Amino acid sequence: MKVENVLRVMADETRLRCLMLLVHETELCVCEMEQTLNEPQPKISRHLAVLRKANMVQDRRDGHWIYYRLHPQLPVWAKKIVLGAASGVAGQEPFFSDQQRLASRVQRADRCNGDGESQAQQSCA
Amino acid sequence: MKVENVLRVMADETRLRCLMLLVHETELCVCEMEQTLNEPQPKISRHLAVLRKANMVQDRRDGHWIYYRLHPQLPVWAKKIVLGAASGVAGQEPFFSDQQRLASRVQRADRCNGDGESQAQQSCA
DNA sequence: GCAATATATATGTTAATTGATATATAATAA
DNA sequence: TTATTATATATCAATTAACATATATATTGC
Repeated sequence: MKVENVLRVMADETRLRCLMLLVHETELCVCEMEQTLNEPQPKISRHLAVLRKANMVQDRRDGHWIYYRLHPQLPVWAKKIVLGAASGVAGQEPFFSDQQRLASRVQRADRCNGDGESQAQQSCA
Repeated sequence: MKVENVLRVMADETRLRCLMLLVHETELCVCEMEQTLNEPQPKISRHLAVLRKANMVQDRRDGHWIYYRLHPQLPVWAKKIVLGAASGVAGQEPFFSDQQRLASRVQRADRCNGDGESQAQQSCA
């Protein structure tokens, strides 16, 4: 894992918004990020792929849903960079509104039904 | 000062090498960086201009020479990112060799007409 | 004024990145 | 099987960013 690479993948607004969501939230499925950031699905998905290939995030599938989280083996120095970025974006747009939208979202079970326990099926939005 | 911008300007190897030199050294003139990184002068200069315009570094002129340092008003969050990067590159190439070349450099008075053939009366402060 | 040095910028080319759109894949349900 | 949903990937145009090279500017000393 190279420092320039971590910086490069973080240097895109969409990817940074995704990462910043994951700093405060253990785990999010793609449709949650899609709705929180209000961006087209392929855009979110492609940027998540970049983060995944850079080992910044880890994904796991559960039924229809794929959940992303910050990579649990993120090196300490990379965590420092991520947290530095998090303190930099605190209170700044669009990150502030993202946090608010995420905080005020309806329950997962009502939106994506992705509560991590793989139960009944409901539509996402 | 925007986080993505800081990340973007740091995400280039040449700029990161310059910045990493400045983390350990209070102040360096362009020819010192040029020789330490062993890169063409316009390349160094152009990348320093990017860092300068992003307010990551500050420059001051002293005679022929222009000295760069980390910007003294760098926000705390930006310092966190820079220090995170510094801990990430520790012991990694080419940053490790850069540090070694910088540490073992000759005295400043001999440094800025590198081939030894020149008879410049005063060099690099 | 002119020459030399240190540094900056401009130009042309090429490579990488992005977004939008379209399509593909995987899981589940009927 | 087919339909539906969640997510991923492929393609292409537009933009951006890098490099090398050439040239310009600023400072100092003659």
